[in-house]
Amino acid sequence: MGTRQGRPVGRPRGFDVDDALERAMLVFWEHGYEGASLVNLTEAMGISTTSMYATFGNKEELFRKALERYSEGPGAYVTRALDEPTALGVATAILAGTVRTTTRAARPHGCLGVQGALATGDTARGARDRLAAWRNDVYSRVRERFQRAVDDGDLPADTDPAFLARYVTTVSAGIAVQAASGVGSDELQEIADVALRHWPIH
Amino acid sequence: MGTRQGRPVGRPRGFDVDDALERAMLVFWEHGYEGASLVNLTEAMGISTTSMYATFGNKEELFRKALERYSEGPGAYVTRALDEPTALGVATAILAGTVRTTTRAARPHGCLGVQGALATGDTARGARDRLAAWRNDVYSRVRERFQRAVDDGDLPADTDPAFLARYVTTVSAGIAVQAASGVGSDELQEIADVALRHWPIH
DNA sequence: CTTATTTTGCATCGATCGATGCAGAAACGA
DNA sequence: TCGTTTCTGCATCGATCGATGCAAAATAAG
Repeated sequence: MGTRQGRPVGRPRGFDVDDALERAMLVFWEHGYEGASLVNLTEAMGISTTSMYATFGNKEELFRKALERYSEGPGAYVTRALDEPTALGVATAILAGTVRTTTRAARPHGCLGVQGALATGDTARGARDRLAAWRNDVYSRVRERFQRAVDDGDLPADTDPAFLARYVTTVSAGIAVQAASGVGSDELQEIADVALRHWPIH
Repeated sequence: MGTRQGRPVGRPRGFDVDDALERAMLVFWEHGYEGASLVNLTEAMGISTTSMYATFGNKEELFRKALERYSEGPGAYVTRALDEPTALGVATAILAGTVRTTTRAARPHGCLGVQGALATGDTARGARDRLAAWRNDVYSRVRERFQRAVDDGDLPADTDPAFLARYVTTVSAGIAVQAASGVGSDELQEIADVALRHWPIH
């Protein structure tokens, strides 16, 4: 092979792509897709619009990549939660993760997957649909995990995994809205606790 | 007194203010504050921008009045629910009202109070803060109603009315998000049912 | 009929929106 | 050094944003 790996041809980038994407994610998280202007984004990213378009494509693509980064960063608690040994552990971890992630002092309050683009104009339809699909993906993964718990006998045989997953994601979304409104983590963790007190819900 | 009541001086309006406000409310409900442009709004209202500004002030004032109308129309279930004789009746009516209002086929899905302006840019900060205050007002009224239930012996003396109100409004907000994502009323009503199955929550 | 008052239609404002064209700068291999 | 490739800085694009100025139109009062 030979000259694989190593600096690519051409002028090297003057900024770190991951850093810039992280900052863009924070802007989308705080202001939503429509509320985040290119000026907001590029100033936070520390780059020009030219560099942004050359690197990320356009605003919607930037949002898509920022959402990916959110899933792998602040939203990674979802995937980790699915590895909990019991269905109750999964539900508990998801709600605790939601509370923690939506109320961190140093981060925007709320959940990017909820407040990023809930109701939008026509130009933001792509971002809105993408976010709805993102939420549905979380729901589906939780549902499949609960189905496995039923199959394994961890949950009673008459449990409806879809309903249980809808319940958990609904409480999670509610917590995210409350966090966006400024409600604190202690109060929201109590909500999470009581929502699972009579688990398995049926 | 004499000539009170009767047509006001000047050229009469060529449109019905209530009709126009209703239509504006529907546009804000569907697209959110930022996603609803003046063109969207005035076309739906059937009037010119000149008439809109002369009658309602500006976009933010129009939103304020549309939110008022929402409270007295689709959102009136909250006030009605507070008149239920028991705390459980109040909670049940609020969640059932949320499900019904956020999933009507002929109306935008979701809740204007949630998706109208959850995360916004700087120019929509007024609308966002107003909506947060609106949600907080609902919470406060439910909390006061539950406090009364404690005082009356309808709820156990050791019940925390604030916590109970936060629980109900959190589930309500979660339902609103799910409805905005397209989840149907039957499934959401089941969520509402199970959320209150072990009432009073503690 | 005249005057006062209010609304409407039309044109348009400056600002901001997302997005590009282009030339120069900075790296590469030959 | 040269040619190639890629990225950056600057200027700017057309479209849309929310918002107004102004004169004609439509009513009531005198």
